[in-house]
Amino acid sequence: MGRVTIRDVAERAGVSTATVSRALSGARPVSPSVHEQVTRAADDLGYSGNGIASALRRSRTDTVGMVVPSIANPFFTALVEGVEHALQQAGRQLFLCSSRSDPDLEAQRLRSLVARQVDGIVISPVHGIRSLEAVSWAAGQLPLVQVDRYVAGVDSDWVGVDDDLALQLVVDHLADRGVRSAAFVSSTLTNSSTELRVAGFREHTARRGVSVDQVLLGDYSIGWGREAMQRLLAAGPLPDAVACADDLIALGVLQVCAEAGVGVPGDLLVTGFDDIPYAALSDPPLTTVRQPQDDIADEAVRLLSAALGPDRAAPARSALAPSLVVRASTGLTPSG
Amino acid sequence: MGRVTIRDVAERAGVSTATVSRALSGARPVSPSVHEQVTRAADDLGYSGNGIASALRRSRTDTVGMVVPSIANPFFTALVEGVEHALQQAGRQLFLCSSRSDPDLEAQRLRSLVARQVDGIVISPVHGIRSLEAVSWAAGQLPLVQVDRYVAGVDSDWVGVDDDLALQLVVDHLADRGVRSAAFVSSTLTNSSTELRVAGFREHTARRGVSVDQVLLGDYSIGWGREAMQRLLAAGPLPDAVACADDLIALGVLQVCAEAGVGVPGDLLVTGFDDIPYAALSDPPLTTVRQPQDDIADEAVRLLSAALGPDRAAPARSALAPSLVVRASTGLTPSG
DNA sequence: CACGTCTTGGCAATCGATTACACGGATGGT
DNA sequence: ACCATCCGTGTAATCGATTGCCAAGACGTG
Repeated sequence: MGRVTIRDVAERAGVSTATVSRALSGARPVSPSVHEQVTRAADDLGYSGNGIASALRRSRTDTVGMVVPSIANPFFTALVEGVEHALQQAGRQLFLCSSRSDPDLEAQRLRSLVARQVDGIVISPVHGIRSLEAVSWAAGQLPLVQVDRYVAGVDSDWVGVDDDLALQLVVDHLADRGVRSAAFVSSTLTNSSTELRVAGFREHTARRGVSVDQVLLGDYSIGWGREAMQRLLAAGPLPDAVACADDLIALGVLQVCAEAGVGVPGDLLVTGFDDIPYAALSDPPLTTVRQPQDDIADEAVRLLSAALGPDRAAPARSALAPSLVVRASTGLTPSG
Repeated sequence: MGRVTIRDVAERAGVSTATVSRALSGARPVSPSVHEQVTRAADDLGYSGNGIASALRRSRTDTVGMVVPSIANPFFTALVEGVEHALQQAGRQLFLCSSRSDPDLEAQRLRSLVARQVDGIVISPVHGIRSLEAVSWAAGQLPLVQVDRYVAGVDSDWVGVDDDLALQLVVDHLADRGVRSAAFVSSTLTNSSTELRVAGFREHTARRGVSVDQVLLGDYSIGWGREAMQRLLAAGPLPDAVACADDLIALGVLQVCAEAGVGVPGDLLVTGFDDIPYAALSDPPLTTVRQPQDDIADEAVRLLSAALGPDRAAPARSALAPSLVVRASTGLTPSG
């Protein structure tokens, strides 16, 4: 097994371990002939180094941890891919954890990441209040960037989408389509995004004179979307539109509409949030808010890299602008 | 920052570092009073240990690496979640990497994981031939389990689905529906799954007297599904059915059918493979092969744990049985 | 009381790579 | 020809936790 150490390489090359280290890492120049000998010896032995020992000595792992509520949600999947890509450019590796939307599990993951000496952490916290303790603690230990959602009161950077603007786009679009009443289906999680989306929905519907039928809170899943729509059906006359706090919920809503014979967009308009790849494939295709995921990922890594540097700047908060993607679920006629 | 070491704790508790280590890890019993003092000191200082130093000394990281071709593909997402869950039960953490279907990137990830001293690796290799060198090397360094796909010639365990049985289910189902000709849309990747699926398609269509219209090879993506269907449309009269090597391809195919006015299942039957969550949500819902992902994940972790033990058994290969999920895309009438 | 056993805790070596410091030899300037 | 630099290399300390070995005390037994 992988038991060849720098000492073996040094011996075979006839030099000291210091020289091997320098030849392979380039930390300081070595003579060409020695460099040649060392690399050959390393190749011959199949030396691959011991990252653990290296990390211990340098007190850097070139690794960042990322904690997301769910890997299965395509929005986070895209975010993760973006972050991994950006990190790779910077020569770092990603340590991915799922908190499964559970604050306790999230706290455990954070402890584990800190114990493993990651250089920094990117997190999309589960809960606005119950995540506070663990996230602040972690932020005190090492550089930390919150993405998408954030918990208030943590001294850290944040990057995400402008949720208020997003809801403005949605509500204006619905109102322009003649919607007079609307329901909102969201999550019970009291985190920033969720709350800002609900608040934005209320604010902009009020502004446009759209009456708020119901606000239903569950979780970010297809299953909850189904259940919410069933409740709306059971509750009596439907509103003109159902806006959803993410695409998974909206897909569940659409599914139940299809099963119940509710025509979309004929009888009801439906909107989502995130623009996951499957939003374009549903029946009907879903009008939704597109998040600039790659930009969010890039910015998160940029902020983290900055935080890894020597000087600590004041926490940055960047809210990137979303855009509205209009599809058939709000009345665009099926293209022929 | 997190600079409190075991020495600080020892000092504060008035004992040696050895005692602190033993009190906190429970490696050997300590007297109740000392245990109390140590835990209190650790709490007071917010000690969280240095996993790197610990890993170096114990030469175990309690971490396993996983390399998948894509995080965005829901099939792998589900597999990753399953593996993470199973590992967590065993007190280990997951180091996730995406190879982006690129053998070179895959090799780099494997080197990196080995250098980081993960205890073992779970990999779904990209390519049947071009992944061989890196995967064999890694398998020589530490315990390794292949999942879903495998490269032949590597001395390692494998766990995945019985692809031949899967295609038998699909072809029998189509033939039972009266299909006389069919096309197959798959990937150019010459890995085990892909090849076994194509081979299974040819074998079972032959057995059932279904003529093979075309076999189109691209990659596992919605985009390729779209392109393949466009080619079929351009090529002339459509076959009775299009079978796809994964659900993403099938979703792309369905999308183009909808755009082109091809009725599914009226004019054409379509099947997928994997049963990702979105397969039930498409228009029409997709008939597909369900993979027992959680079982695959559990089995992979079980095999890895076994391989981490002292004695090395012969490489195991377990092919789990898939099942067919029949939905509207092969003629089930829309439920009313 | 003497001796063996068991428990608890400390000392110091150890894991493998990095790097501060030192040293010898070559080079260049005056 | 002499001294100051500079370059390449080696020696050994270091990162922080774990653990083999040993010693001191507690306890039990004959």
